[in-house]
Amino acid sequence: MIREEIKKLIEKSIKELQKDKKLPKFDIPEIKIEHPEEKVHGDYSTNVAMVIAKLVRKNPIEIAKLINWKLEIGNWKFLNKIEAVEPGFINFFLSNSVLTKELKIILKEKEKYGSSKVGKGKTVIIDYSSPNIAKPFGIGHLRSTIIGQALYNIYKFLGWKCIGDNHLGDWGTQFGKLIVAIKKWRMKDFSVRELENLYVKFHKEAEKNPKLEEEARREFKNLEKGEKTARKTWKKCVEISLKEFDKVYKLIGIKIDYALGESFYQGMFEAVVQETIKKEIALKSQGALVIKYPKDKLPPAMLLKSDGATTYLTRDLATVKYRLKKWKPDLIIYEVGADQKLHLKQLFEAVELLGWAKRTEFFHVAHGLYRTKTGKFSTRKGKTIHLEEVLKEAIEKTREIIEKSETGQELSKEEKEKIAKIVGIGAVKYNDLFQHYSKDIIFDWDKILNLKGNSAPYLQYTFARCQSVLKKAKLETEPEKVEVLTFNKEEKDILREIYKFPEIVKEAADRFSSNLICNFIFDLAQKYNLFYNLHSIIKAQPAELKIFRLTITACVAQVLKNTLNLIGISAPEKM
RNA sequence: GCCCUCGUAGCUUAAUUGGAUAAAGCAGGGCCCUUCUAAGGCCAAGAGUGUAGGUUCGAGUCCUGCCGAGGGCACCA
Repeated sequence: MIREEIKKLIEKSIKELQKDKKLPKFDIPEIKIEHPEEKVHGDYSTNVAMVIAKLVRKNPIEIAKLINWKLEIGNWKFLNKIEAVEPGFINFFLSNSVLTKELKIILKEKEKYGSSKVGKGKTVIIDYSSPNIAKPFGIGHLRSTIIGQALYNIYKFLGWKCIGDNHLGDWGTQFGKLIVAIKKWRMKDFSVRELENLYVKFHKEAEKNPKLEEEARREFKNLEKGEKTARKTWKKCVEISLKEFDKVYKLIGIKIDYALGESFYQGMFEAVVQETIKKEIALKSQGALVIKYPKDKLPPAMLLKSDGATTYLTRDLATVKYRLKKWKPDLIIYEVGADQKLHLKQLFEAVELLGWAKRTEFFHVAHGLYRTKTGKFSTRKGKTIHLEEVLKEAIEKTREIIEKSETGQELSKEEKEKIAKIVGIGAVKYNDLFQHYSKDIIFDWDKILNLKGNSAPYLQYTFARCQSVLKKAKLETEPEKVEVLTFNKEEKDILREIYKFPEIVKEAADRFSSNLICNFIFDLAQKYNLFYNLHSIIKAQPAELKIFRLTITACVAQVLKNTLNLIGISAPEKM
């Protein structure tokens, strides 16, 4: 990778300068290389000179010039120019030949372009989606599902062994509540919708009659003890819900390796509890068993309720134990809402206290929550928006646009239907991915159904446009034939962007940020569309120029496709 | 009350985790299909980053106070 080579060059130059006594002895600081925002500052730039200047108390620009001088007498075929500028940056300009070479690499590696083997031998478990049984699949769970899946794809692309686990909320007092409700209101047969209504009704009643909560806890306790009717009702709820979830997953094209769920760990709760007592991490408090953190670093966390029933901490601890043993992961990513920050902190800290995690890193991708303009969605109060409803609306709106669009006229009925589906769903997904995960999203029908500008349809459209051009050109792009070494501004802008893709993928993984990939690809698509509007491709003369422009088109299409793949959005040939 | 996030154009967000002139999209205004997909492109207008200080060669990014929004704080998950 070019970035690494530049880094090595700089390091070498500094060492040589130290040897020549032009620079005093010091430990070479971490060399940060970035892409300058302004094109006039080159393709890469570093601030080492300024960092060193601080270290040795000298003028930054002088140090920069010194390093620059050393660099310039070095050997660097891939660069066109190196410069040292105020206040002390060193800028690197890539040569045209290295930019063209990247196109050849893209055409050669195709769907593998951007992938790498840096994760080889490493395992990551990604805990995502994790809807609660007996509740409908709300818009809130979409974030975890979509972002989690994108992270899964990204890590896999980088050579990691990935294990996706859908940690279903299929155990807990909520079932006690349902069992009470089902008994009380004599339900025999029910759907997920009705279960949701029951849940809401229960909470409404419980406000007037607090005894219901107690009853629910008793029922959950019964369930944990294995009482027959409780067990039967629970099972039924789980089955109905799973069926419903499968429908949703299928619709949005999500496949999760495992769906073990909280109930899977039932047999392990006792052992976990015993271990915490033995290691003197947990103690009795007001009849319950809680973990007290040293120096009150964190608030105490409950392991067992006063009636002896488990809590979600018990279940999460058991889950960690199981995962560590079964998969020996290097990293576990929890793609879970920000409202669980404290809980997961408590969990990670408990794991630390138990001494389980010797070599495993834990990370909580605490995504912001969907909110209404007035507040939070609440299942308890029945204030939710169902995902299916959102998807249906999105597909419907897409249909309307297809009917009105120019390109839509040439499509068959089946094609239109297919496109409406992938574009509509893509738009909803992209809405979750393009902004940083930590931000709350205010639910707004207009925004989530946005089909232009920075959106999935824009990218999909650009891809379809490339495909259309390539098809009409009736010419295979052959990497060897690309010999053009002078570019116009728009061509160069594309070339100066496209090679960043492999770097972006790595960064997205490091920072758990799918939005970086979205930023990158939107930028690239914009640059391509500008180029497309200004320059003729198929009619370009001479022949080499035509081939060159077609190659750019093929490369942009390839990178668009690879990116959309990573974020789980389909790339249509036509739209 | 305590703890944790977040405050950037009218709206929704970027900003390579301390770098160079804060970047886009949407909405609104003007323009571009006798050329390959106009779900596209161009131009103009629009903020100095909630607020007051501080650290730094350099702050949207770090520190402190204040204001505002959201989340969490033992028997929901």
